[in-house]
Amino acid sequence: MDPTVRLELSVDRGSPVPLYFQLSQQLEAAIEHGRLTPGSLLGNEIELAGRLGLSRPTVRQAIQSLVDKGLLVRRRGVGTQVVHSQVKRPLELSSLYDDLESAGHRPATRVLVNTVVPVSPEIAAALGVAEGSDVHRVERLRLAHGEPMAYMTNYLPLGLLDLDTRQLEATGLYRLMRAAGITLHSARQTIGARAAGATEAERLGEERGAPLLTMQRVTFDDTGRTVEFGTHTYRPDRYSFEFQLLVRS
Amino acid sequence: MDPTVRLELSVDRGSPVPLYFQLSQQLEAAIEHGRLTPGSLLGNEIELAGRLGLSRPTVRQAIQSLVDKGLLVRRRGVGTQVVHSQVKRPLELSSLYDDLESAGHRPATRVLVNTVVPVSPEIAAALGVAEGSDVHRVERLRLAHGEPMAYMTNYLPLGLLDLDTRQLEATGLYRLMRAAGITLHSARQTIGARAAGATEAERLGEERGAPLLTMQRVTFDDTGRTVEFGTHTYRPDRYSFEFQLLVRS
DNA sequence: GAGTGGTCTAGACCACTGC
DNA sequence: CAGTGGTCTAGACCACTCT
Repeated sequence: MDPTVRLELSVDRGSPVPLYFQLSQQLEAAIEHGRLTPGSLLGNEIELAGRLGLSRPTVRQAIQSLVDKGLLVRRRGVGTQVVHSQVKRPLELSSLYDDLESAGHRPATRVLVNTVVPVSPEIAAALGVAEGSDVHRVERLRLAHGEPMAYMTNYLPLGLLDLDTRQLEATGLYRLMRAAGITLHSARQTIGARAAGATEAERLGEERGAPLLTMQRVTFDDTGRTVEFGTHTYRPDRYSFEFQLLVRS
Repeated sequence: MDPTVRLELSVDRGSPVPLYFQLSQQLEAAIEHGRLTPGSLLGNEIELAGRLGLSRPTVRQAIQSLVDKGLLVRRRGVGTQVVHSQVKRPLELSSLYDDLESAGHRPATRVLVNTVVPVSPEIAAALGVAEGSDVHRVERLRLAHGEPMAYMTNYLPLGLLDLDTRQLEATGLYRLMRAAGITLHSARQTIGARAAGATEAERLGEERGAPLLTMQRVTFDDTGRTVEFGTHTYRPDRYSFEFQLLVRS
């Protein structure tokens, strides 16, 4: 009647991969593949440390990272358990392109505008650049299965990034930024809805007045620079936002 | 030319509050009140530990919690800096009621349905209960400034919670669940849009065909139980989802 | 080379849970 | 009461960044 699971775990001290990370990856894989079933107890930290030849703080660090991901729950006096919840995917700062690709949708992008323009006061405020200065302006139509799905307008400060139209059509904006050495840190998003105007209806192959899903986003890198402002519209019959939230404890 | 900030920090060893938590709260308050300005360096961990009479791991634990919140950035060989970004509010598992209240909107709730019904197959699957079993069904209209803003239908397993109509009108569902000793853990959300049907248009004081913002949510507690399934519609001219995402590193 | 954070150890005591 | 996680210490060595 002991629900504690005995897993085969091992660490490689010759590897440059941190020991706690090796352990957390093995535990995550065991959960993923069902070798650690929901509700099962992990075995206490001291015994686990002894079995692996690690110190307790190292084992705790591994476990803590999975608690932060929402995969495990710790209870004082009880133990550490695998969470039951059906879906494990956490909320990430992801791009539409990545979302579509991982869903197997073969996204395509049509770059309609790729230019440098003087900013409007609103965009200047959002990007944190001086009014009247120049910024990149990119407008893209995203298609899935050949059908228009999203119309995206983005503004970026000059000098951060080469915005090559061919690259923009081959991948997503976030991927280009990461490839340019920008470390993304956080983004502020607003998701809403409105009726389509005549122009935006036509862009997405919709009727005027049709409901559109909208998203505005400002993205920051880890130095605090604003690296991107975007305002996107989606056809709600073809796209919705889906994510998992964790409670901050 | 030293950008390192010298803060007045202290810890109380007699307090039951953990030392790392005392420190992280003081640092967070210092950032909040501008005593630690964006971009400023925090001073190295060893010196900080010595100054406070703490060990380095304890200081690291305090700093790490703020890094996880997105307030600080660590760079090896450089130091720990306060992030620049304008908005600091992180994404939380929040309730509409709390959102409105903190925005000063004086939310009101009208409970239209509060009953127990046999579940449909779809709801049974979402809630993880047996088909044909009974569940709570609650329908609420949320108003702000006396105007309808959201129409919310929620299903809850029996036995978790007393669903008193008066309490439901006085506060939010999440708050009632927490008060009942349920520890919320995570939620899976889908946000989309669609045109209003005749019935839902009338509920929200809209025209048929008007764009609606929609949200479906399944909420889990820390034992893995599904504690709630909800499907909500919002008037997009009166509500939108706003949140900050952090990159998972 | 000097200084920073990243990782790791081998202990310790406490608070809470369940029997 | 025994067993669990929560917190804390005082060191150590390494990898990386900047000058």
